[in-house]
Amino acid sequence: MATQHPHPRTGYHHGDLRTALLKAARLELADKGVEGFTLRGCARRAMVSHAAPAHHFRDADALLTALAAEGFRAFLAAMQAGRQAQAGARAELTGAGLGYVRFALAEPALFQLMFSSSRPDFDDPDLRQAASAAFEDLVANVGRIRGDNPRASTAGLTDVAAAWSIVHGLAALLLGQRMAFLNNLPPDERDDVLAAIIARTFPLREG
Amino acid sequence: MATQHPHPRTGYHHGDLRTALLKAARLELADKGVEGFTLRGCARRAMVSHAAPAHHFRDADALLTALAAEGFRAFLAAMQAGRQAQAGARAELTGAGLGYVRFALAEPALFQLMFSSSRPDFDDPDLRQAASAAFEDLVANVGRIRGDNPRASTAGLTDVAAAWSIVHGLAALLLGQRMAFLNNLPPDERDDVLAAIIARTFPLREG
DNA sequence: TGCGTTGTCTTGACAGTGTAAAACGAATGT
DNA sequence: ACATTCGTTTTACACTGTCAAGACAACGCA
Repeated sequence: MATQHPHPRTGYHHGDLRTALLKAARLELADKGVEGFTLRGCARRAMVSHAAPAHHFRDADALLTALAAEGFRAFLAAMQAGRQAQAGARAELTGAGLGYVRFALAEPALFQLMFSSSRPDFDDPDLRQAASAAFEDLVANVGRIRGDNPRASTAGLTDVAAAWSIVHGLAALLLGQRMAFLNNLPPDERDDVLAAIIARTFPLREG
Repeated sequence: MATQHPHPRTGYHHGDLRTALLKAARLELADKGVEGFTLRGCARRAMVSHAAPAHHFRDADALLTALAAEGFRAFLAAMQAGRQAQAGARAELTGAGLGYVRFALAEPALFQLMFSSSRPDFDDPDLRQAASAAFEDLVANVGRIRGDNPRASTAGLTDVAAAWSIVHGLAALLLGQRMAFLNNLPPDERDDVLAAIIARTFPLREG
């Protein structure tokens, strides 16, 4: 048999194959992309048989769902990091936006899984919660500029939609390499342009 | 060339299998989605053997590439239709933006193929040309507002990036059903909100 | 007309995939 | 010590994309 026996020593695999699979899946996703992602590939990376994952994840989509949930948590952290590097409501919003874009560029496949794949199951409570938490952060950032709860008014919701859209659009288009002049900018200069674009969402309505 | 009649009972199965396959592929894409798209499924829809497509498209990705190119042409038409329903540079831009979003909502799988799949080959001349044409239209719309060629300055390019980003972000997020309050609006009211958001890209700099 | 060539399609095969069922062995409880 | 349970492997099946051989229609040219 060509396939060498997975595991060196005694006992069950790691004791925790589930997290080992998640780790393997993150690698698989990062270098094969969403469309090249393979459950069997994950199993190989974790050095277990191709059917081993079944015990921990109902099917391939369930593994991707768990991965997407992890992704949203990292995504939220990236936005928070971007925000905390700034001071003042407006600067904080653009900081969070930069975090958003940086995350997308750093983990393109994960970002694609989270935002433009139909494979993750958004009815899954964990994923739903993780995605909502990220959204909450965005709403809170907008609320800090508006000085109210954006949910309370159509104008508030419109602000949220505008801010989210522009940042998401930037991220998606940068990922698709379809804005050459932006993709080719040196990172720091690029960030300046991005910040300028993001800032536009709130045309000097108030300080 | 001899068989131009639609249904030659005898002879080759189709007079023009290539276009029949493209048509089949459009259906396959629309109801299976990018991630469920299958070359064999297309062949079945066209009622030919599973290997027949190989003569007309190098592989599955080549078929998707041709489909994406068709998509970009329809996409451009949708933007132009949206623009021509309006008068004045600003209204035209938001009209085109509405066309952009409407296209995405009308053909979600195609839109996903065009903007967030790695399967189409953007080095293909036809696809490249079709995608560029759509981009040109956008630049022209922005140029009409600015009264210059946006390519000539960083400010112009930034305007283009901002306009494109916000509209693309809106489309992508609406597709992902992740802005419930927008998704649940009645279409006409939704369009008003979208127009308001799109209009923000150009904060009252000039009429 | 006949014949060779080309182009179109079918058949069959292969490796790879996801997933279900069954077999097997380690870990655990009593 | 034994039975049970749980984690994993093995086996199997239907499906995919693609390749290699054919069968056969259409065309060019005698």
